[in-house]
Amino acid sequence: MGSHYNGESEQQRALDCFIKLLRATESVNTEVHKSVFAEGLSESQFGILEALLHLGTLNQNQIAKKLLKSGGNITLVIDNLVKQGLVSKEKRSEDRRFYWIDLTDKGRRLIEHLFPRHAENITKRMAVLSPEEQILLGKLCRKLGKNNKQ
Amino acid sequence: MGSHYNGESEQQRALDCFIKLLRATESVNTEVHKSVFAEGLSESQFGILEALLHLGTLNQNQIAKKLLKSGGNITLVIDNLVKQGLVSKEKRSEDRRFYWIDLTDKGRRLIEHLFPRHAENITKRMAVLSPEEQILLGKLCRKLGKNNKQ
DNA sequence: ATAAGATACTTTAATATTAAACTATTATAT
DNA sequence: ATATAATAGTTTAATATTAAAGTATCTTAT
Repeated sequence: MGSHYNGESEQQRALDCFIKLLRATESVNTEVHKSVFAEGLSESQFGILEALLHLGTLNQNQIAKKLLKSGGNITLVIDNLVKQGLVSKEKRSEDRRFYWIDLTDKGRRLIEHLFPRHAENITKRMAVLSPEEQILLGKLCRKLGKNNKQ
Repeated sequence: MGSHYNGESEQQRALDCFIKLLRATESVNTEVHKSVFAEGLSESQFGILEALLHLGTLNQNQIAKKLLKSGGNITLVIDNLVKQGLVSKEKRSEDRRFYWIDLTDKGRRLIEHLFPRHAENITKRMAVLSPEEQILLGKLCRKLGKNNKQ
């Protein structure tokens, strides 16, 4: 059992864990968003409406950072939400570089209707794991998610 | 501490675990594919080359199922790989509904060069977790990934 | 005061992704 | 035999996504 064997075994374990992580996340995420898709919203559109509901008025830069997406992407998704009458986009006099994005009444009604159902979907799906397992999974993900390159 | 409180607490735990899972997966996946992007390949293109390397000649339907993507998507990504001269696409006489996809010499050289580096990247990144933690994470993901709707 | 740099957003070009409607080919039921 | 169904792949229209190059606005250094 030399170092070569151990190296291969370590790699096998890492690849196996990695692929399971990808597949599980993909599966849960797709299933959880079904009720969102059924309402004609994309995952990105829903993400922006949700951020506006919980954080209030935001500019596009804040939204891009919150959702970890590029600025160009946010421009497009916001414009599609504006076309659907779900959010408003306006420049204010303070600093004319910013656009301020907010929910319209229609957008607020929609996300207030959708979010509780979404949270329930997540809760039901995660209930495959016990409370302790969920806490453990969260801790492992937090450790893994930390970007510790030196 | 009535059932309402417990319901909220259960939901909080589930949402917290869910968001950590999404973020960690996104972070690891993006970082791990950096050397792939640096070679001018997309994640999907790399996925197809990898499948062909490990499984041999496949038709588009098999590739779609393996990568959990739609048929239309596979048509496009394969055509882009054909344009780059990395895979071949041919109909055979047996059943003329199928296109058979295989690595070209150029494609094989590329993926044989890239895959070991990719596996190393995954191994390095997953090494944030101990071997035991990786095994545990894999088990939790496997349990979670199972689509048990009744 | 003004030039240089930073910040916010847009546009473009390329790839990805899906659903739905489509064509072509093969299998099956009568 | 032939109509019907199933299977493999394509096309289209819509949305997403990024990087890179561009515009507009504000801040800072001199």
